[in-house]
Amino acid sequence: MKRQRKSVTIYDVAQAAGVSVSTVSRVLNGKADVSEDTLQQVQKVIKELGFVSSLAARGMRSHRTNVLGLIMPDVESLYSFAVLRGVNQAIAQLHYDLIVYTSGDSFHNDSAEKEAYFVSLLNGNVVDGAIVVAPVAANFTTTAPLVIIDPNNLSPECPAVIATNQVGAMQAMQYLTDLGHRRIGFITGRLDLVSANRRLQGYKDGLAAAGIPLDEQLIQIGDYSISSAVAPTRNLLALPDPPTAIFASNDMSAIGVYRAAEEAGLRIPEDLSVIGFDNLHDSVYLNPALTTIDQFISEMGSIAVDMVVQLIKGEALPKHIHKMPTQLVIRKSCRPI
Amino acid sequence: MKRQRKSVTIYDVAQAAGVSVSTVSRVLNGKADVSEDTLQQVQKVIKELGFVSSLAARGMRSHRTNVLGLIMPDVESLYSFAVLRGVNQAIAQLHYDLIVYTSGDSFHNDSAEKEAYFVSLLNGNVVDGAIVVAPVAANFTTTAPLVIIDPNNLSPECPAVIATNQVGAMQAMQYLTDLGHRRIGFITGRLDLVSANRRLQGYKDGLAAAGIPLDEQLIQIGDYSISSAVAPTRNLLALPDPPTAIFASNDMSAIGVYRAAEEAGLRIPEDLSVIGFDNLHDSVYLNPALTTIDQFISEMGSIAVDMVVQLIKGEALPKHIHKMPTQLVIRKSCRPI
DNA sequence: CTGTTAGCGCGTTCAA
DNA sequence: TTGAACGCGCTAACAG
Repeated sequence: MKRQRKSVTIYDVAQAAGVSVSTVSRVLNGKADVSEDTLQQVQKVIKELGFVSSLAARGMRSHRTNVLGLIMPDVESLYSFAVLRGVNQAIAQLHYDLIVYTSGDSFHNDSAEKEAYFVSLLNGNVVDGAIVVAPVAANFTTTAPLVIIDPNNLSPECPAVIATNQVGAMQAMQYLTDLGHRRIGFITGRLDLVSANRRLQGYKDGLAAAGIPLDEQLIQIGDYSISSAVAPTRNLLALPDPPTAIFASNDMSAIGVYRAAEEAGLRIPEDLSVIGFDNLHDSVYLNPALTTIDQFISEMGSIAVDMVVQLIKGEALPKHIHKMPTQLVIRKSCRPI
Repeated sequence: MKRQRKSVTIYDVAQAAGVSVSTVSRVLNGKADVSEDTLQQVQKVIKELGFVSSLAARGMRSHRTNVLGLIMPDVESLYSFAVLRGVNQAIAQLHYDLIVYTSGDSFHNDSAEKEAYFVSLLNGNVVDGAIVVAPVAANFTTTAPLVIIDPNNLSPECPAVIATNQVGAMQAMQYLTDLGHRRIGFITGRLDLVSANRRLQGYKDGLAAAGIPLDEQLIQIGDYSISSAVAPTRNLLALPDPPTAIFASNDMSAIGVYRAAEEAGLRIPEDLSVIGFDNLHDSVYLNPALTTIDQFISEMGSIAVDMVVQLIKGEALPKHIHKMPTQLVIRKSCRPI
């Protein structure tokens, strides 16, 4: 690892190789019209000088950087992590590089500041396109193509990859009712987000499909976090006629349910069945392993990458909105009644 | 979310406001020598046009971007995730933005390609400085300040934040021997990495400190992954005089130990004590919760940020190498013999 | 096949 | 206090 005073430019290379800058540029960009001799010579000099073209200058000039941006509200959650993994995998296949952008923690910057921030990224010719993970506010003007993952409104004006939250929740409910459960508790997610409301709807629809009347007492408010699920679970368990199963709006909440159940001396699944939603990396490590709905978060990331790349190439998108199917993953946290 | 045909430049703003580009530039950079009237006027136009200065152009001109780079070998592991979290937190406090750079998966690009890739980031005036997470090869020439996290050699020529692997391993061993364990199995990490060797050394030193002779049979080779620890654990448990405790080189390996133990019908900690290393996000969700050595991975990220920022400001570093202390975190996977 | 030249969008002199 | 002109490092015409 050496440091040098000044970065070597294309001009330095041209001079050292005894050619013009444009020739060097051609070599750099793999144009065909360069003689074998000069090619060799220039490449040799480039290696010797350790020259690498400036991303900024190149981007500014050619309006093309081969870099994709990923804008996320945070990098704290395993959800973000899953998206990152999927995006990264897709990026690796294509000839693109990845820049992950987050504006620090969400409570520090106000949203106006954030907005300007993202726009500067997109309009700054540093990325060719970007993937935005909701719930980042995404109502700004941009020149680069954008794809939103899990947008926070039902009919986004922008290409998006969305989870089929309601259907997924119904799958969970069907599994539970097929197992014979009739008293099923539900812990909601952050109700300011669409996903949480859709899952709640799926819960209700699942109940209806099984011919079970809705009992409002069985619906408790959470916010997708572990801790937010503990008290709701206690409430549920304290009911005169407590549920035999609890459907947590996401895997994190399910962990909270596990905790509250352990605290109450209940065994899972013997005394209480638990089902989650997300199928995060972690859920398999839980004891007992969590039965959950896989919403293929990483795949959503990969698909979003494919979509922006198509947009960048100027191709038309086969479908503006990609709906990601969900799948029930049966593990060990539920049992028949 | 609107798209506009062409990005609005400083020139457009100047024209619309009836001033020159340099005046707009002054407003943008908060220079004092602008009259109140023009200031107001220009700011109004900027807002109306939704103008944001181009990152690329600005960076190219001023050689300052207020963006930090984080270069990671992968974004798959929870280790990377922990670093990312720490870096992000530190970034949020300072007036810097973060760009996370990874070159896709590691087996796709050869290392030369990677190297060029990283250098282009650093010399491309897109970041002011960078943090490199080993084991990325970091022997390249760069103009921007660099700090390495967990470098893969003992005396890095570059500022670095390093974990005290050997001491941490000794802490684990002392805890185990204090608990009365004499037969302690060890599962190594990836022995091509320095960290794994240091932890192995700590294991041996811990044995020596407790006056326990080294039994080579008790040392099994792993590679830091979950699956790599399963077979070694089986070997250990199949020994004529099996260990009463297993020290896994990292938390992932410890999960492998859990699996193999469950498979063998052994309860943790009743039949087998297990201790890990890292204190990853996950270890607390394991059942039983994993006793481990916290090496403060996120904090390493934060400190690295502080270091690069100082370097960028041209300040001297109080210490070239920051050694991160480790701490024993006692949970529920070990018990006295 | 190769060199010359004109900007890309911005910050920064230097005059006015 | 403001504006004109130059150059950052590079690519893309256009000549030769």
